[in-house]
Amino acid sequence: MAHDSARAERGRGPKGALNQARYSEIVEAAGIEFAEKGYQAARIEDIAARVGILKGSLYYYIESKEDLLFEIADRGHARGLGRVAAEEPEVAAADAPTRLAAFIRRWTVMLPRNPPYLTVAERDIRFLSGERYETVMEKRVAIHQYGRSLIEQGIAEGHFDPEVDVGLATNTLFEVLNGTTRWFRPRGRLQHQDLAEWYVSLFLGGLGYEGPRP
Amino acid sequence: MAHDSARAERGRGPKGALNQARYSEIVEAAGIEFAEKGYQAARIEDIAARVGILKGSLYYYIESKEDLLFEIADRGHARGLGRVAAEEPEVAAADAPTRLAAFIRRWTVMLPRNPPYLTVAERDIRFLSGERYETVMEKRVAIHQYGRSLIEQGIAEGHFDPEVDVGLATNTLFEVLNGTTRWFRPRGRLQHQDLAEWYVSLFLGGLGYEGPRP
Amino acid sequence: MAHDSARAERGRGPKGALNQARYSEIVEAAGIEFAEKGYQAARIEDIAARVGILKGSLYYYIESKEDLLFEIADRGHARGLGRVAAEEPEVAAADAPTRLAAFIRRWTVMLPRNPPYLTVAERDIRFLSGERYETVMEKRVAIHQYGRSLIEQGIAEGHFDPEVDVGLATNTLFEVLNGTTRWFRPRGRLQHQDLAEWYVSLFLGGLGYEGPRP
Amino acid sequence: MAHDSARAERGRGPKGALNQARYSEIVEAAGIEFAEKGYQAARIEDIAARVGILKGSLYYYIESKEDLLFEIADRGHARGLGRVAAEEPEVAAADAPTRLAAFIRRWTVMLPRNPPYLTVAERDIRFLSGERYETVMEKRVAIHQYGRSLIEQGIAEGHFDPEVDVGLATNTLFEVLNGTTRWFRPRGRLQHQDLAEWYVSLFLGGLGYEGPRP
DNA sequence: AATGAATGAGGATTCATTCAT
DNA sequence: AATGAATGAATCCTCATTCAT
Repeated sequence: MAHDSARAERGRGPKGALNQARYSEIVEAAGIEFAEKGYQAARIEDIAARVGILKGSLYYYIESKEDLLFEIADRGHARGLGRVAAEEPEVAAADAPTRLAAFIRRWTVMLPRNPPYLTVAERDIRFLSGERYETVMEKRVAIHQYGRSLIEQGIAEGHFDPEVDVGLATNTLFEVLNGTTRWFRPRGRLQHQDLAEWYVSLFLGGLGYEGPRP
Repeated sequence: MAHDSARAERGRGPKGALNQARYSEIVEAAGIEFAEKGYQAARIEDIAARVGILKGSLYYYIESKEDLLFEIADRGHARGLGRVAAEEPEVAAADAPTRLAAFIRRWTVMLPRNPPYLTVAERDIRFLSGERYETVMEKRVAIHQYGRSLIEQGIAEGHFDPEVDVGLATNTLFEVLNGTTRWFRPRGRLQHQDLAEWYVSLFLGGLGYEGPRP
Repeated sequence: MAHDSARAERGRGPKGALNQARYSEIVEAAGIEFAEKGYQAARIEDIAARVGILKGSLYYYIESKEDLLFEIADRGHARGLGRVAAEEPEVAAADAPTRLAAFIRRWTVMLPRNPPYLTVAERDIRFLSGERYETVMEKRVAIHQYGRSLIEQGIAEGHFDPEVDVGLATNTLFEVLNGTTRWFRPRGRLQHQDLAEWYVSLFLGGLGYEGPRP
Repeated sequence: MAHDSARAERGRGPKGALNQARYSEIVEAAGIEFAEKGYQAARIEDIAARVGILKGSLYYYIESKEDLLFEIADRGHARGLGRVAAEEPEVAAADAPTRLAAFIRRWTVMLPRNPPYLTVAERDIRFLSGERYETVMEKRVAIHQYGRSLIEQGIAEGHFDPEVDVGLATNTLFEVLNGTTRWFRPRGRLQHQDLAEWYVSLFLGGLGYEGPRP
């Protein structure tokens, strides 16, 4: 009985309340494979092998390859939304440069913790079909919206150049932040924090902010 | 028979001295398909259909799907190198902010003329095998090298913030420039020139330049 | 361990002396699924779900999917033989038209009590392997033999048209009787009894019987 | 160009105007395999092998296994409709017994010419999805309608027993006619014509017709 | 130059079956 | 008795590639 309903929910996540740990392992493995080879080129067989099971066994946990893509893209975006929401109260009350800098730092430092998610989310999202694409895009829009609001606030405060097109700036901001995973590999003393500081300079300076770095 | 020798002659480009116009049509079609669907997901059959021939016929012009990818990626990068080299003498003699601004403008305005090339070049380049990957990467390195030299010059001149890590800045510069094709669609009064001006502000400001916009 | 010996004991029926009620539930569920989707298309998982257990658990009761098919086909035919044997003494002593009419009625009225069995038995019997196929066919032959003997008796008595090929007539008789389950669904005032009367008319009339309907 | 549109017609029949002979060979092979093993159990590979090509090559002619099922079921029913329409003018003007007898003969004699089609059409039609199922069912309904009209005419003329339920009789008629392919194999002197005569007797007699056999 | 036809190596997915717990 | 997890063989389908004409 308990199963019947669980099985019927052909929705998201592992079927029923199955071994969550194993399911997470699988999603993680898929994330790595997708990131390395791209969604299409990645083989179910390799994902399974990474977890130490056979490809057939994977289908105990998922219904299709696309399930994995969705899970990854959705988790990635959910984590992004989490970063947005993680703004501390005193920061939320601060001026736009402070808030933007804090956001850039929060976001950049999040990257190394789930590198595959964003690469995949950005590049392969279009292979999601219909409804699922929308689900992910909604989260993405919400995230963008937050970035945009910071820039608008800065312009309203007189901290940022009013000539700047807010849409262009927002898009560029996220292109830069998320594009990071495409090329940045920490090496030597250059860590994500350093990257974060550079991004802070780039955008505050680029937006015409002239005060002290927050 | 006649082909066989012609084929053997060149590992690259159209086999023998075949109809160049048709070959270009094919590469263009491939560019569009690759850009839309990604290299792996794009089908030879659809590329052929775009040109109005059958997939079998395509192999009169190419030896493998990868040929098309290489051609596109290589052309894209060659065009990029062309932009680098297109620096006018008086600009070449100017200070770094001026040269960087000019370069950003030259590059950004080039984008709409061959949209697919860069998307493909950036995203799918890793599907090139060995030698060809190197060939393309060489061009890419040369382009990056040019960008890097501008930033270094700016720092040396005291125009740019010496704290900036040149490598990070260069990578970000090209991420931003080339990432454009992933999201920017000219709409209404917002054209590539506007984008170029925003990028100029972003980088000059972001690098700490405080003079008048060149 | 305890099972292993129990299992080995019997090639057929529930393994060992297991819960018979549950076993019957399973066979019934299988009957429905096989009838609806056909033996091949039916899934062990769905059969299990119908009983409220998981597919793995089914194997506590059976050794293979074919076991279920055999059980169903065999039960169906056993029940058929039962109908044959259920001829009342006074009918057995009567003339062929009377006996045939009685048989048709007995058989037709049996159908609604176990609809899936015959559909499955007829259509999917060929998926039984070797020995089991023979076991079922023996029963079938015995049933056919009975039908055939009635027709032969009728011809000998001069009640049925002697021109009729007995084999054709027998086959047609059972095709008609068993084919019923493929299309007949009682609706409104039309019940299996009505069907039985029509079949009686059809065969008595079709065999050339001209006396009063028995 | 010519192809583009042909390819786009993802409808019925071979893609475009391809080698019709080969396509027919394939459909025929599929008919045999489906009839022998059932739609589900039949393997694309075996169908291909029967034609002497590899399974992959089959997909040059079809889009999916179901295409073959549809083609077979549809052809079978189309042929059936053809038999209906093949009523000669003088027969069409005759009384119901004459027309029914003629139809039974026409139909029965058609069977050996395409044995697989009907077996498959009857048994596996339910595996057709949606629209295609409807397409075939429409033809089937038209055929049944014709049979029904003959029986109704006979009752109206006073030739057939008015007590008979027309629906039951019609269904039985087609069950018998089409069920033939499930069991009848011509042997010795027993041919389809003999079968036809038996069926004529069965139904004329069974419907209560008492005149001379037409 | 182009086509029609075929190839064959994958790759995703399904599902009966097994088995330790 | 039943479960959860895994297996692995089978099967459909895709598609880059080949080649005689």
